[in-house]
Amino acid sequence: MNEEGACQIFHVDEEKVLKLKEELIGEYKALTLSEIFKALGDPTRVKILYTLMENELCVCDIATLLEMTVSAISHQLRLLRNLKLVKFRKEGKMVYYSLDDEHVKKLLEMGVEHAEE
Amino acid sequence: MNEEGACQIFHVDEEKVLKLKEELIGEYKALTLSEIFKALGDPTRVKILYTLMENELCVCDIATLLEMTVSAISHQLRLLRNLKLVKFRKEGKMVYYSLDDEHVKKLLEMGVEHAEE
DNA sequence: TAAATAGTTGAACACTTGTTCAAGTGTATG
DNA sequence: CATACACTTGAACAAGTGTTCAACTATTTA
Repeated sequence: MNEEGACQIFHVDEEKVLKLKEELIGEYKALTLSEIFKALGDPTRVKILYTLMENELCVCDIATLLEMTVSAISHQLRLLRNLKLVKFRKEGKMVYYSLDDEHVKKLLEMGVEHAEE
Repeated sequence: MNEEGACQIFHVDEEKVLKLKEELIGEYKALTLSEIFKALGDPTRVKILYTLMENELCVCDIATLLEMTVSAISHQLRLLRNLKLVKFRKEGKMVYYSLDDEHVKKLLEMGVEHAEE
């Protein structure tokens, strides 16, 4: 009697199973959450966001600072934009980027905390 | 007069350049930080960590709950272990996993906050 | 001691991702 | 109007990732 190939000890505790199944994170929520973290899960994007923590910068400025091509930075900024991690403002030819909200900043700071322990 | 192919407006403001270059996040720090976020940047791992937020569970329990193979879960747990996001405790044949510290929990909660806004 | 159980591991595979390159916007300048 | 500039975009490609499968270890049970 062992459905799903589950371990035996587990199925003895039916109450535990039901409780955990209910508390389980939904498929969509898990996906949304992972997409946000995935966006922070690349060195280039971490550098971009870190640079934008205290300053509003144009694409070219970021590219120069990180010693990367404008194209590469632009691609990454689009990804960050789509996830509402950064916002932008146009001024003539220039496009100025900045962090979209305080959550991003806090997430980065919290990541540093974990890394430094 | 335009080194590195940088935009023209930028190089006018020398003070700004120097200040930002100094504040720039280091290569190693950016990599470490991105590795932590990358670990959280996968739906399966988000589900695993979410499940472990309130409970200590064995590999088989997690696999059953998430309806995935024990092998797949074990592979992901190793990754999370290496990054000190989860810890484990052996008890006979069983291996019980739990979150390694409060930072992980806070990171997840903060991610949810951003996702829900 | 043999079989069953819980978990780990390495190789293989399809799939995803980050950068580059070339071509394309749109705005300002001569 | 033509050129230069700031930036965006799509295609292409190498490098990386997540799951499966089969083989493995270690502990318990018959």
